[in-house]
Parts: sequence; structure tokens; C-alpha cells
Amino acid sequence: MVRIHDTLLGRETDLVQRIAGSVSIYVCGPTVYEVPHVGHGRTALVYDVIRRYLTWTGLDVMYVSNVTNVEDKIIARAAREGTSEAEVADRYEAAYWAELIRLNVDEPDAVPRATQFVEPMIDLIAELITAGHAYVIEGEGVYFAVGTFPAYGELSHRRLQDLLDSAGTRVEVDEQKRSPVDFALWKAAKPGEPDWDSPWGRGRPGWHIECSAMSLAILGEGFDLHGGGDDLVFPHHENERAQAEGAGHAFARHWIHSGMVMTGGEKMSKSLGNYTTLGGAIDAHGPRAFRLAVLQVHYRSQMELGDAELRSAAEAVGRLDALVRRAEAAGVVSDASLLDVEVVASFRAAMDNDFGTSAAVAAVFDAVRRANTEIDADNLANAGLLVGTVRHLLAALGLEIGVADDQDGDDDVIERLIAEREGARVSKDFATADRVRDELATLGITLEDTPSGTLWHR
RNA sequence: GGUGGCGUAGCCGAGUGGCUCAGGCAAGGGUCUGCAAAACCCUGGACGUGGGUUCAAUUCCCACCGCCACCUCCA
Repeated sequence: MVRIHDTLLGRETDLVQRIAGSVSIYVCGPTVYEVPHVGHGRTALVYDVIRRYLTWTGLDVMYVSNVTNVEDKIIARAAREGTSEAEVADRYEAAYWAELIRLNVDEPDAVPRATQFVEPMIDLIAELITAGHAYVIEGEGVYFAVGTFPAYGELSHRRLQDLLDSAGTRVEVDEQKRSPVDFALWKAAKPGEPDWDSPWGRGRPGWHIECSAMSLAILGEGFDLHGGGDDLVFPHHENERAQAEGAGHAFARHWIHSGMVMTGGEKMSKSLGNYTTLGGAIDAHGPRAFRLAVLQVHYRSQMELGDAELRSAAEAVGRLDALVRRAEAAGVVSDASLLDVEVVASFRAAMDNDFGTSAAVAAVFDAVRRANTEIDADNLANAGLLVGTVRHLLAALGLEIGVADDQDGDDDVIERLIAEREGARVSKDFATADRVRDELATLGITLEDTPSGTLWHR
């Protein structure tokens, strides 16, 4: 049984599914008005790993992750560039997926976009008005009446009074609202902004309503797991929940939230401008180093994810690739259907405990060391079992080993140079052999002489 | 001010009331190698501070110090 830390409960609990054997997951994706940064990469990877692991355990996973494509910053950017909101959103959504593909993040089963679900949002707002949880301010829009929903604050563990006390200290309050904590469900149209018809006049949906409507529309009532970055707990997820449950719909059974990426001790964010682009980080250190670095930290913890962390992870990935190289060179055969039961048990125990990827990866590295020892001792059968287990478990986390991040280059030239060096070595002409090795080094090629021949890698 | 969380060896980072203090990176010493590379072996060093509970605390409790997040858009 998988145990998860449920934000609503504030503690760990069993992941009990709506329907035994299957898991439905909704994860909040980005608002696409800028290129993705390292933090977006981490979050996408965290949930990709959770999804992969649940699938690996035999569950039938339905994974939905949305894209917010209508929002103030998108509108502002489109206006600034003299282009359409759709063009801006499409451009940055494409940039987002392009990087996730490099990271080997599996495509979600569904990627709902806000503009595709305006009708269900309008229906939900209408239900809230009927239920007495929402009200119209002429010329302004429709607002959720927080005071009418007693459960408000449960998810983010806030008292309504505390919210009222701090309201207005940081953001100006619209005096027409019944309460300063009420939030917009529908915003009346403004000149130059995209808008849709609604029973309350033309306008556009508030931010929070899209996720309530889209998750219910695609996954249905009482879906299993709702996730996102922990900066979304309040107000976004609190509001999503109020909207769905206020309208009488059973919402997410469990909530999970992942930690933020920090840089120099501060949260990385687009608005602070202190971010590193995801593409830049992947270019510099490779997609697998990025994934491993994320795996080495528990998903709920804040983490630094800069050059030092990525370099360290890249070295570790190199060691994993080296294991595959030397296993193959030694003639080790691994059968994917045969796994080391103890290693698998350690891995599962770690992952079942709130997706403890850090401990799970540690179990794998333990097996890596043992596999190398077995190769050194020429115990090829034992080595094969361990190498196969390592590859299988890492693949379950989305990490492929034994394959280079980039395969370009002229292998024929390299092979010829290695053969040339081999000839020099046989005739004890080590000066020539070393000269060839240096030449290869300038091409970024590292050589390894083994009893069964010379191996090379980039 | 309110809420939640964190402070572990050079760095990153799991974890546990007592057993040889995960794992990764880095460092030093070996083995192997023509030399390297890779790998393996060995080594050192930790649990913010002060109290308390306990036979025993890094782990539980209290206080204090420091840091972070959310309370506004945000992954």
C-alpha cells in the first residue's frame, strides 16, 4: 500500500483509490506566458515519477495536467508584442513541452486548456449562484462568497478570521465585494481582452475555476489525487475545492504538493526574475542529470537546483553509464524478467513511503556498487542480476542508463583512432598511444582499457 | 502578525529512541593499469543552541537562535 502525505489531513495516509486498481490524478500545470524555468522542470518531473511509479506497481493511472492559456500576464504580453493571446500561449506552451520531452516526461493522458472548457466553467458558476455560494456584481463579474462555505481554509489550514485580518494588507480590496476574501469566478469583459458570452455578460473566467471544472469534467467526481507546487495550496487549491464542493461535487480524495526550487536561498520564480531557464540547465548538464538531481531530494522539500547540484548528479549518471559499459564489455547478460528481490523490496519500501525517491535511489546505488564488485570478481551471473535490476528500477523512475544524452559524432573516426592507438600499445610505442588518446580527449572522448578491449565514451 | 516547514559531516541530502550514523558529489590512501581512465576496497569527519523526559536522544518535549515558504500572480 502506498502511503502519501495528504495536504488536507496534514499527515500521511493510505492512498485509497476511488476505484480499486486505478488512480486518477490531476496536476496543475503552468500559465504559459514565458519560457519554463528550472522549477517547472522539477514539478513536472516529480509528478512524472509519481505517475510512473504507480503505473509500475500495476495500477491503471489516468494522468491529467492542464495548461492555463488565458490570464493577465498572457494578455499583457500579447498587448506588448502586438499579437494575440493565443499566439503567446501557444508559443510558450510549445516551449514547455519541448523541454519536458527532453526530460523524458511522459505525455499526460489529457492536457486540458482553459479556453477549451469555458462552457463547463460557466455551468459550474451557475450552480454556485443557485446554491447561494456566489453573487454577481454588475459590470464587475461573479464572485465566490467565502463566508457561505464553512470548509473554507481546511486545505491550507487557515482560519477565516486570520485571512480576514490580513486581507487588504498586501493587495487592494475591491470595495464592492461582500467580503475582502471573496474571489472572482467570472471577470467582466474589458476592451482589448479575450472574452466569451455568459449569463452575466461577456467576460472571461477567473483563474481558479478552470481547474475545478476541467478536473471534474475529465476525471469525474471524487477523483483520487490532486497535485501541484506547494505555492498553489493557497489560494488556488483552496479555491478550487470551495468551488467544486460548494456546487455539490465531490472533489479530490487526496492532495499532494511538491516543494519549490530555491536559488541562493530564495524561491525561484518568474515574477522575482531570479530564474534559470529549464532549457539552459538541460543544455549545460544533460536531462538525466536533471532528473537524478530531482530524484535525490524528497519531493516535498525545497531544494537548490543549480550548477553544483547538477554537476554532482551528472557525475553520478556517468557512473551509472559506466556500469552498463563495463558489464557489456565483460559479457554480462541481464534478463529483464529476473530481478534481485531484496533490492526491489528496498526500492518499493522507499517509494511506498510517500514516494521516497531519495532512499529508493540509494537502494539502487547500493546495487550498483555490488554489481561492480561482482564484475570485478568475474561472477557474471550475479552481476547480470544486479545490473538488470538497476536498469529496471531506474527505468521505472524514468531514468535510462547506458545511453548517451547525445549520440552525434563520427564513430568511425573514433574507432579508427582507437585501433591506431591499440597498434601502438601492442608495439609498446606508448608515446604514440598517449598522443592518440590526447587527440581523442580533445574531441571529448574518454577511453577505458579493459581486459576485453578498449571502451570509450563521451 | 497568522499558518506550515527546515537547520545532519567540505557540498547535496535520506533516516532512526539504542545495533557497523542511507545514498550522491568532493577529498586522502590503496588495488588494477605501460601510464591513465573506469571500477572496487579503506579513511576521516554530523546531527543549530540550552534545558527536560529516558537506562539510553541526532531522533520525543520545552525554550531560544537562524533560515525558508504561503498569507498577491506563481510550479
